[in-house]
Amino acid sequence: MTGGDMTWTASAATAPDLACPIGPVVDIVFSRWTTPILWTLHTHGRQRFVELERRITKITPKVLTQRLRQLERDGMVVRTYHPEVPPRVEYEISELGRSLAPLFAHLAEWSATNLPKVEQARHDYDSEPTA
Amino acid sequence: MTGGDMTWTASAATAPDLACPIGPVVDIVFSRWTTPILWTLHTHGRQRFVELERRITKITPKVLTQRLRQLERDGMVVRTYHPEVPPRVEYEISELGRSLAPLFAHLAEWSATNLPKVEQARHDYDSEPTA
DNA sequence: CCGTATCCAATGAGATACTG
DNA sequence: CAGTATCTCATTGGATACGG
Repeated sequence: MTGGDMTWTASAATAPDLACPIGPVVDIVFSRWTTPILWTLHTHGRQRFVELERRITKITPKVLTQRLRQLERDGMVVRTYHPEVPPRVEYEISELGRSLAPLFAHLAEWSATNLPKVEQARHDYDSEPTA
Repeated sequence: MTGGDMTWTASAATAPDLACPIGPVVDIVFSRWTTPILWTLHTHGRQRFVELERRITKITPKVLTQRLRQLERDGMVVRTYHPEVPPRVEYEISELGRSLAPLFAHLAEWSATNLPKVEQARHDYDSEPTA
């Protein structure tokens, strides 16, 4: 290119202090563990803490709590506490969180067609004769 | 919901070991500093190391090199070395990298309409009476 | 069950100085 | 110019144990 099509330049003018208008969203949506959590909440609906813990492999309760609190604060997840014995807490994705659905689908689609290319590129790069 | 619409369930069945099919792509595309770099390369076209360094505020040469190498290895960026004195190196986004354009546009769009809601949610959460 | 508290290891990233 | 080398620090995250 060098000057041709500008497809994602749309809101580039709104750049605040960084040269990247999508920086904030990335921090919110693609922080560590947030995508698996949102994905699980979306595909399995409202569920309890342990269910999430069991479905998201290898996450510790500490980290799960931290991320859920952050997601709740950002309005992506709704936490419902039932004062019983034993206590019961349920998490569900919010309207705002659900608005990410098309975006995630888009991402999954890109992944399906282009992830192999990335892996191919990696292989090619790694097997270069130490140029 | 609890069982209603499933919009991004499409490839959920392909879950490998994690409960999230977009995990790998997130690591590739939304790692730290990669979005500003890709964005800058896309909007300003082919450019040299220093130009990138100057445009992406507050990034150090060490980190910039690391991320560029990773992006090059993943096939998202093409590095061209001109053996001159002083040396000249140019970076440009690849075809594969350019294929992210619609996705980034989508993200920017989501951001424009929903980021205010996130900030509102944060404000609401923070000003709750320590329930 | 649903977390919290504490300690600790690993990774990421800034500062600074230096080279072909 | 285009990095590399070293050092240090801050943040994340894992392991473990415990509490309401």
